[in-house]
Amino acid sequence: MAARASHKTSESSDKVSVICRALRRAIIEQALEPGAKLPEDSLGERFGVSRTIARHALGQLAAEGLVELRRNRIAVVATPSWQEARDAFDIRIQLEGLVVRQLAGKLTKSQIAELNDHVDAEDRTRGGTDAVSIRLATEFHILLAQMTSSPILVRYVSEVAYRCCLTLSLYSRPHSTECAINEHRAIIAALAKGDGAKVMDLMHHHLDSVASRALVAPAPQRGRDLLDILAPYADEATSDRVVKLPKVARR
Amino acid sequence: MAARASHKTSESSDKVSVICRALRRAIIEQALEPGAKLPEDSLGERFGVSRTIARHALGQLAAEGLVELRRNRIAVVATPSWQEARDAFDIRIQLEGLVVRQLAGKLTKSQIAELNDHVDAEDRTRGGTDAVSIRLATEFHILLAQMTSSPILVRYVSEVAYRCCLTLSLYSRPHSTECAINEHRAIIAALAKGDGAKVMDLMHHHLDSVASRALVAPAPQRGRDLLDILAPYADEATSDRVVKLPKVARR
DNA sequence: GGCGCTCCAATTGCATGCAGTTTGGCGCGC
DNA sequence: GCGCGCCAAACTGCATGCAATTGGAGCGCC
Repeated sequence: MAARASHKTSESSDKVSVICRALRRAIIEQALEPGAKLPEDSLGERFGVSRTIARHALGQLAAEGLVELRRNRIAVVATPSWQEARDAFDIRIQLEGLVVRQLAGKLTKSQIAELNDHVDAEDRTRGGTDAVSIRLATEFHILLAQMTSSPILVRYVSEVAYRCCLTLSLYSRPHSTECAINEHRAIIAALAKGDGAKVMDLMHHHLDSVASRALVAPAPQRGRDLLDILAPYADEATSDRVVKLPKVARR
Repeated sequence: MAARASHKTSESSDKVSVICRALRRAIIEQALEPGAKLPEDSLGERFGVSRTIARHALGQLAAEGLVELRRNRIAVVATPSWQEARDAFDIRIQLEGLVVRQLAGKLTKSQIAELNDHVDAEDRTRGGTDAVSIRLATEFHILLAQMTSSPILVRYVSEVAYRCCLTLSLYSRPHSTECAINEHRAIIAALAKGDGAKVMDLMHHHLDSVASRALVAPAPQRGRDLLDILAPYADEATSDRVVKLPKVARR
């Protein structure tokens, strides 16, 4: 039936969005870790486009919070602070709460089937790499959001879900995905039953447990941005025991 | 105190974001109405930059949903369909619900003073133009969001609030801002008192009334995109009473 | 008058070029 | 050995140029 035109807002389908999608996926699958450098040249070369286009793509990703752009500096995959990661998960919990509240009892049979199929796919990758299971788990949440048929909600949930993926490689320890899959199934069941309160509770706890596994330590030892790490010591800068800091070995 | 570096995510402070801010403001004040054309050349000339930069800015605004970008076509200020406008308001109501729930009873005295100052400013513009009062009213909501100190929430609330402004010029009739101001005051009072349920209710009704005044008619006569208008008739395309349509007078 | 056609100005899509900034490594003095 | 400064390579910021596409005016034909 020729879905005319498709999205009219963003993601036109030009080369820019191709690059965006590729990078998003690379990030979500942790092929690109936080802090990874993204020089315009290399991107352009890799995707067969000029720097102009690569640059534009980086701009879009920066707007989504996946990439950090600092003037005259190489773009890098975003490295959220622990605070920012916490924020992302908090907002995510609330947003997805809205999603399931809106969806409870409203799903058609075919939608429920689609969700179950997706979780089956998650199940099948249990032996596979982490990369794929993380991606599928994330896509499950995006799939839910899409069923609200609210484009805005879809966008926000996607964005914040991607950001949360980012933090996984930063602060989390290798985790088992099994419980997540079971929780996904439980959520589908509650949605089908139309138990709004139950499903909100389930989603809340599901994301909460993901968050608590993802954000194990508030003190990221490999955390970057020295300036932030040193902030607590700044007040004592005038003390007599000043540690002589060299230019600061930024890397 | 030199607020070091500022936002590290988007809005670097380069020429691109200057243009973005200018356009956002022009849109919010309805100097640029939905559908207004935004040729890269003109923008570049107007802001003293090259097309490259203007283009980049348009890309950012498109990502925020304020601008529509279609391949090989002049960018235009977004013209949300009634459906999309409804969606924006729905999400906005929910997002701002999250904001006030989080804020109830948690505001400091100085924050409350800041809010009151803002509403005073709104009050003072009662005689002024609509443009300014709409902007101030919107900024009140963004100010609230900022007090959550959740950058993500701030961004989403801002975005969706801007989008709602867009629909004002499309579907709304000239309105009085007085009640809005009173409602703002009531919200502040309830926030100060820490009555979470009450303030969520107030905010909900406040935005609901704004929405119902903004979205008076589901049938935008000046709505563009003829194809959408004609969609309901599409099924009868094979009927014998076919209205002979010319190529479609797109403007 | 309405309809279709052609052609041209306007506009976008994209690559490239140049200037300015940052990075990191090398050598020099201590 | 260690720190410091300098320099070249790498990279970004941005403007400009060229090809491709669009849309609309003009014009002939029915």
